[in-house]
Amino acid sequence: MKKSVSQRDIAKVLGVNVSTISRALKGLPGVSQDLRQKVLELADENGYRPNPFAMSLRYGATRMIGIVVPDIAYNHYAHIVKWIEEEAKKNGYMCIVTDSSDKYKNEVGCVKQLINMHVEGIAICLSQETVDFTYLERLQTDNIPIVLFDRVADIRCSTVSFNDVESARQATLHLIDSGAKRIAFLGGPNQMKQTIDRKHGYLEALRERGITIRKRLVKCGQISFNSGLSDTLTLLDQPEIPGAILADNGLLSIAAFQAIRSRGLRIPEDIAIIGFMSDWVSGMTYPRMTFIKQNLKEMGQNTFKLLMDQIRGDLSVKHVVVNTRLNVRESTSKI
Amino acid sequence: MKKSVSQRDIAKVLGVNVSTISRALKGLPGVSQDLRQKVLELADENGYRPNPFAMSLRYGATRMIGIVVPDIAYNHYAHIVKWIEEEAKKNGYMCIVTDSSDKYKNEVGCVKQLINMHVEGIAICLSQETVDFTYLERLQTDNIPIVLFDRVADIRCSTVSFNDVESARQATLHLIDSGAKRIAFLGGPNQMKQTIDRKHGYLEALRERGITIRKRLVKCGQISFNSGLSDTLTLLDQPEIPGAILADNGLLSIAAFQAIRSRGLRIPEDIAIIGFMSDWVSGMTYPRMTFIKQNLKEMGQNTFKLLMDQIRGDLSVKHVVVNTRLNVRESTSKI
DNA sequence: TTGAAAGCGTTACCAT
DNA sequence: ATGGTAACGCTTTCAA
Repeated sequence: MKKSVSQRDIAKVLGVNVSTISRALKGLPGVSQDLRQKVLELADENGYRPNPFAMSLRYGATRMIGIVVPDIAYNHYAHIVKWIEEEAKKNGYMCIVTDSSDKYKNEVGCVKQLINMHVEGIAICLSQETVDFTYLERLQTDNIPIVLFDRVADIRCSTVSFNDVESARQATLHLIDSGAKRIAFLGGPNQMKQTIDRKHGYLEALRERGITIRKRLVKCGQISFNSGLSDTLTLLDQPEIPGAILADNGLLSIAAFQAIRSRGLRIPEDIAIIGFMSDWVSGMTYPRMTFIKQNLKEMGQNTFKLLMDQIRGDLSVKHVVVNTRLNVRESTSKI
Repeated sequence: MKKSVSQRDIAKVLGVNVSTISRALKGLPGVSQDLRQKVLELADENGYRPNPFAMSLRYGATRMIGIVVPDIAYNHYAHIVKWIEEEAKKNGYMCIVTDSSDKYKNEVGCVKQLINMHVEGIAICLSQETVDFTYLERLQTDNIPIVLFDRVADIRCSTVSFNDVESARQATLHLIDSGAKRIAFLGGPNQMKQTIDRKHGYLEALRERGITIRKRLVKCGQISFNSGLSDTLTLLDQPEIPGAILADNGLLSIAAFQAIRSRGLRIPEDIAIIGFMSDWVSGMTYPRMTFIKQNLKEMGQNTFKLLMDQIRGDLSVKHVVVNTRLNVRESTSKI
């Protein structure tokens, strides 16, 4: 790669001092019209670009933030990342996106790598394995701005999350009101706050309507297609199959959908189904899925905002909750 | 953000010179066992991290590459990016991913931004609007390593693409052999090499089997859901509807699928359909889509490899073609 | 209006 | 074994 032209290079050509070039380029006073003109022309012709590394070094600000997601290739995270990036770009920041493959060990590695890059802050969506948050607390101690988003945790840290309890409650109520009696919950790992909250909302709705809670109808495994598939099949193998399923996640929703279909059962006649997922995916199945629509743009924007607050020196811990909306389609309408 | 500890800081504490610290940290000879021990301990305790910006400045190598994609939130690109990143990480490189929103103007902006960041090379998937490649040729002139991937162009530049002509040909032959006579091609913009190539393969197959080519059956619009929807509806509004559709793209495939369904037509009985798409999406529709499976991992890995070749000084132009495979499912099996 | 020099973090070279 | 210094690109302060 060709070494790019520096202020020094321009200075040499013009036979003046670098500091003069700097002033000329920055539009600062103290340069003659003539000289400034020549400097700008030369800079343009030779494709002069300020070296951000020199700037970073000088100012100690890298204008970069880091993002850690469980799977960048997954629709949901890709969208959130896109919105964070858009917001960052508007504010003159670049993003370095890293992918933990939903593994705790990688997650720690990603964060370490980002710290090494001297990013000014990190937005993290936790892996489904993560239960030990000490590495995050250490970052806090070092005053490194951190925001947890989507999959958060109950630690002293700014977060942006969806209103998981309430949206699961609403979804469950909708299932009950559509006539379902035995409603199953298909969730992620039992230690994930997101799953806990959604399960909580589900149970609350059952209690509210006086429906008996059955442990056999609550399946909390891994967030993976295969886990969702086998858990759903287990549900379908019970003597009395559930009349509806609430899936904690897009992946699990699709897995459940396909498991149901593989058994030749009809949706929604035999089993209704609701999932937390994107409109794009929900519109793809047939019948189309009733789903909990999450505002990914708002999540991305708030995540960046909270990060910037901290970068700008406001170290208070903030929690933003993004609202969701139940979109009713054909996977739950019995009539 | 707390200023991170530098070699100078350690040197001050220990009352020795920075250069000694540097040697100790790098494991170079010329430091007493005792001192080295103390330096390493101190560095660890205080969370010393080498400053990559200082290194970049010194060596002129930023260990960063840039990626430009039309839409990072779209499955296909997200996957390729993931593989490029994985490969980059293995080689000690970080990626800066930018999103052109499939607009030419943004694409140029993304590239400029990456150049400003002094990335060592750029991998670009062109926007569907891009017809003017002069900005790329300028980069070439400046010896900035560039690789085009997925959506490439006929310019003097290394590329990684799928075997678009042949895979479209195979897909069309499959449709013909399944009994379809009137086969439509639903594609992207007419000036995109990828679309041109796929259309070419389609036409070749028709000629091979002696099937009349009908212009009305070739629809090349935008790569967007809405464009695919309306183009498909136009096809369905013709006096004699097509017996099969080959869709140039995942988005268009889904759009076509939904358009067909919205008219109450059966797949594959009334119309068969094949698309270029991912297994994940193809398995989601009902009936499941016959699709052209593209090896995204191979594309990502090759893209990084070709970029590294150039970064390492091998400036020869290389073209890698990644093979595809037709996966037959229920959207085309008439029996 | 322009020049000179220091400093940001690191390393390589030369001197001690 | 250790110290001193220049260099990377840029800005800033002070001096001319």
